[in-house]
Amino acid sequence: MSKNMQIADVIVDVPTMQTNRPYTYLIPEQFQNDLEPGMRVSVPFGNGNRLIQGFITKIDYVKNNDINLEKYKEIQEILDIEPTVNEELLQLADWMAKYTFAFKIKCLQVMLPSALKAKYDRIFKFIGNDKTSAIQEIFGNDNELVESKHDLTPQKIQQLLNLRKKNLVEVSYIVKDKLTSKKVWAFRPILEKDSYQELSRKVSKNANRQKLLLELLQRLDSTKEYRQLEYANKLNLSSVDFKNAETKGWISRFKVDEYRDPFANIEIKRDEHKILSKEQDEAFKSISRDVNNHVNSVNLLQGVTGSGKTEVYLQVIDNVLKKGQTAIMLVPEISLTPQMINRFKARFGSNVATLHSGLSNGEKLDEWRRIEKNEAKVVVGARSAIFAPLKNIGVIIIDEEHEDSYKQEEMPRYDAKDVAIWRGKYHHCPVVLGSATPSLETRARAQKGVYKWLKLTKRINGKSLPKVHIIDMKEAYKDSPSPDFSIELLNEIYQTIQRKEQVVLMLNRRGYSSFVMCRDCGNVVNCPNCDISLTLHMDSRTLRCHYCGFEMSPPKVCSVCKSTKIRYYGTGTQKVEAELKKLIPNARILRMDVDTTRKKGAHQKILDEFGSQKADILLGTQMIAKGLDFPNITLVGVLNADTGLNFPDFRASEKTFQLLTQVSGRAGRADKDGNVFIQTFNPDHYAINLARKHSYEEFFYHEMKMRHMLNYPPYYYSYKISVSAKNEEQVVKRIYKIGNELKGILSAQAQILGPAPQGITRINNRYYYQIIIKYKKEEKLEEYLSKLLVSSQKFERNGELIVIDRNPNRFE
DNA sequence: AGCACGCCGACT
DNA sequence: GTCGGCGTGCTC
Repeated sequence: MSKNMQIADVIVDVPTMQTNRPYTYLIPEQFQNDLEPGMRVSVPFGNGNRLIQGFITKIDYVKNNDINLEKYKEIQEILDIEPTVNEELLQLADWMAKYTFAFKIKCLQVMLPSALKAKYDRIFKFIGNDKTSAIQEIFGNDNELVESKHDLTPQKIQQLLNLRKKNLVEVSYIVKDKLTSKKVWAFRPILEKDSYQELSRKVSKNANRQKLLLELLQRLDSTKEYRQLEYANKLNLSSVDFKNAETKGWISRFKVDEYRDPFANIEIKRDEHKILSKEQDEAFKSISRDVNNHVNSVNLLQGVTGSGKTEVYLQVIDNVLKKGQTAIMLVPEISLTPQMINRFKARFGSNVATLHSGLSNGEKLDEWRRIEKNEAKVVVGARSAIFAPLKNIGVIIIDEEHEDSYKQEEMPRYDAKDVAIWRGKYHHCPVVLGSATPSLETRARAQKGVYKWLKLTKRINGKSLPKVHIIDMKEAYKDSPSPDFSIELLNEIYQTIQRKEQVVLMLNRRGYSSFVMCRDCGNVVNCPNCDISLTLHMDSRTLRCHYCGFEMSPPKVCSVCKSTKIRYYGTGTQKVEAELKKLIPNARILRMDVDTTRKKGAHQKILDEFGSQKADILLGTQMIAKGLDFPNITLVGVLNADTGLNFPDFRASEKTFQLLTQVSGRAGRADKDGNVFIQTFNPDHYAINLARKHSYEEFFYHEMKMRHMLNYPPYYYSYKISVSAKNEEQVVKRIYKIGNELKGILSAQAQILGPAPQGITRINNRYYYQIIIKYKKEEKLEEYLSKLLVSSQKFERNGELIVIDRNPNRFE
């Protein structure tokens, strides 16, 4: 007798061993027809049959005698009632694994809230007859030890594993499902409003609590559910009062999932549509047309700071919601402030779900489930929110699209923009990339007509952009009381504070690795082969090129002006703060950098303090360039515009231009005019000069020329392959082997930079080496890299890590 | 991770 | 001629 039965392809999560191929398992009788692709299961794996988590990707029907089914094991347990990953996300994981050279399991895991990631536990069971003293010491009076409960040291685990070999201990594995969400009491009014009124009159005079509750019930909506705790707190009632009300038949009570969303039931004043300017309206209509017609377009919305991009987003999303569709809005993590989230909640109410690092794992899971259950239709979040399990998406918006935080810097190394475009195709909906200073890649595609190009050229307050002054520090430092401040900037700070207005000072520390510069002429030592500045390595006291490996000792005399005033460069915020206190003793200064913002919420706290005028000066690193929009800021100072420029990377000018433009936009947001002072040793550099003129377009053309000359993106695609290990010799051997193999398969049009040591060659006692590939079209490259990914597994055992990074943010 | 397989040196 | 070291490969 043969009968139909099911088998399933499963992508398994084997610690330290990954493959991109699924494993086939039998679906046991009791689960037949219960399983679907996208569900999580636990399956036995390997010789020890340890249980691990896996995702079902495919289900097949077979006759139980048609093929040799003996080689398959059975699925052990189902971890979901419904698929955790839907069909779309399964396909997306497939594509992502191939595109970013990642293991599929990592792609699936990155899409889900971390609370859904399996935790494994081991149980050690004593199965011998008598405990020796050594065994007694480990087990005590128990016969069973659970790894996560009895804090077992690695030594103890080693002993236990040895005992297993002697058949004295048995080990079993379990997959812990962390899918436990808190339940809380909720209630619903079940009587008519009149009845409550009547009851309220009838209850005895001193039954104050009952009266309070009945008055509340008159106001509530009997079609809605309410959290008991919330109203108990508000009216100073206890749970007993609600329980009594239930027994009297006034309300019904039940338990609901506790959504830990801190904003869930806060009533936020609704925010209304603002009237769009002509430019805004054109952008809105163009995007909405594509929403309505299900056109999968990619749009660059290029708008100067303060031009009202956000209002366009909000109205586009509103239109999407009215059509019964959903929307994703990505913003950089740093701008996901409560104010920003409130703006969305004010417009769309409880339709909004937010996903960001400020939430606990439980809160993230709750938000994720609200999205999955269609309870939230607008998702606002940082990078990983691009995987929000929304159905029927009408628009995907990525604000500040030039930010590099949209690219994940660990496996899977996906770019949220690529994922957005993939999902846009899947849902036949437009994707909007917004920025005042688009990345060259995006802007170039708009130029070529690959993306639609929408422009907002005017500020909505009608004010012109702030006036930017460049200060040549080569001259200014000579007659200044401080090496970090020019007299001009000091005067300006002083006067601004006198007017009771606020100052933002930015210390640009991008690329903290030091460089060497001539104090007299500003010349920085460049690599003879690569036209890029050399980096000072203090460990070896040499200057190195991170592109080609060139190396030299620091010069004693400047090659341009023959001066001997050669300085090693680097400044800190603490030093500047101390100096500022000396120069302007009565100024109230807030410092914002990695040190002062390490604690959770500290970033917001500093901004709040500054916003409520508790300080005159906000001094910080790049992070102050974003997420602050305070009307009283009228002066912005950049202390050292150069450090970013001397960063040995092909994007150095682009990043500097973007940063200067962005920080300049902080000045004069409301009715007051703003001023910007930029101190620099390179007053003639185009990135600085064009930022002064607020001329993104000129910058774009100039930078594109440079990129073209040097065969950099966007003219070429790129890969970075890096190898690291504790043993430098091992790393060098591997990277050269890869380099040689690449030379064998690449065409003459492709270019290889390196192998060369990475910017900071040794980090945490690991040595890093890399190869950059620049190419236009290489037939064999993807196949080679896929193989490299698979083989990288076995090198990992020797502590050798290989990373393949498609379109890396940086080459250094 | 854990186990099998297999090639080479040291040993009964 | 055999035992066992660990480098290598595989896990449905």
